[in-house]
Amino acid sequence: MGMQLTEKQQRALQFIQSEISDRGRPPTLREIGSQIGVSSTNGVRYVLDALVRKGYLERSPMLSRGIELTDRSVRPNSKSDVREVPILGRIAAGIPITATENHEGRITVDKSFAPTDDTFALRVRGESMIEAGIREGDVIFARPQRTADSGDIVVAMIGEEATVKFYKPIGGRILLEPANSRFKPIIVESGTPGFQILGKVVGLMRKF
Amino acid sequence: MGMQLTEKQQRALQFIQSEISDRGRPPTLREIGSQIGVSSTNGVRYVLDALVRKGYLERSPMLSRGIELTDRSVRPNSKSDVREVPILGRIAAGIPITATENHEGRITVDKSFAPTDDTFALRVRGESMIEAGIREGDVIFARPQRTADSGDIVVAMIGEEATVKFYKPIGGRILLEPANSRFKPIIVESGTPGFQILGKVVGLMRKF
DNA sequence: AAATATACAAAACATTTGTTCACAAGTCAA
DNA sequence: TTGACTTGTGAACAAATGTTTTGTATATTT
Repeated sequence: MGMQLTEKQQRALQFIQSEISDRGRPPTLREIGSQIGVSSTNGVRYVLDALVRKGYLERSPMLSRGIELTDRSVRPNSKSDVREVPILGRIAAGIPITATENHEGRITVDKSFAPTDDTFALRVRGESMIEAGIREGDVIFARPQRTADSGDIVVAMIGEEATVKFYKPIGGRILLEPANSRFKPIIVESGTPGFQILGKVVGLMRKF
Repeated sequence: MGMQLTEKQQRALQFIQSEISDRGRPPTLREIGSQIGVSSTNGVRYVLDALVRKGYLERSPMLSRGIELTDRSVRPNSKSDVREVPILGRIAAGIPITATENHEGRITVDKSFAPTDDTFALRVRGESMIEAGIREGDVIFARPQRTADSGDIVVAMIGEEATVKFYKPIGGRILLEPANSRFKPIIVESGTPGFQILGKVVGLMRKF
């Protein structure tokens, strides 16, 4: 079976890819036709059939814009120096932070922001770290680790709540210090059930 | 204008987001309706109208699946491409900001942080915007533009110096306001030679 | 040459999908 | 209360979109 694409097939595939990527929806047969220079919807159909046969597309019959890209034709991010980081939704105690149902989305960032491939991201809620320049709505990146050095900014789990604070061990206790004079530090006996360091904050992104 | 979303609006928006992200196409009115429990397409229409009014969606009339997410409601995801943004070193008056010799390096970021392909980046020096959560060493992303709306954070050129400030036009003058009570606003007569708005700040990254 | 397959065009048709209209129940302010 | 406004239901309608049919030109095979 010839897996080579003709020029029209190639242009149709490219057009479909860029429409999905740019507009968030696949084109209609007529849109594809006018793009690749085929005036009949039946001609387009023919081109799409070929792309389906060759494994680049899937179609849903009788469905408007019922075109999906298969894995092999989803355009890969060619850049090697980036990493896709999951943005975790709610973090709940006991659930592994990598559970995919729990993701709010993914964001692609430079590897310098995501040093290890288990880096995760989190949207900041609340104002407790505002004097450290971390604001509500910011996305922070964290590298998973169970302990931290004094002065690190960490993501910690206290019961059902995830929180971002400065980490300051004092004797047998751990001080979780906010960067907001209106908030009080949290003091935790180390070994308290339900308390856990999830990771160290290594980066931050914000959109204006 | 009430920007709060009702429960149905929220569920509709979430559904639209996940359909676009998972299937690569927006849902139809009837699909949305059956998801959020509204049996009439006109009821769905009403919900979508609200989401458009509140700035979460755009619609194309008479177009199947003619729903697009606005920037604020696009969830960054793996399908979005990345863009390489130049980090400008010194910005000097008169030299085009795109001059390649002038680059400190390049950073790859999600397109949602670099909306246009002429987005540039800049490393922040000084503490003048610290109360806006912008700190020394942060990298800011800016979209080139010559004017701005009041309240925007802009990159402006004053003589030989580039600066990041709040933009506030007052009468024929322009107030460049720092976010630091220890600093004074800069007042510039519009039309002053050597003064120029270079762009509007759209994003920020920080490494810890 | 005749038969067959490919790659369309054009038009008619079927289905999906968005829009509009008429109506109703609930809310809220005057 | 009255009257607007919101948030729908339900049905009819209109436009968009996919499918099918018929036909044509070209290349390939037999």
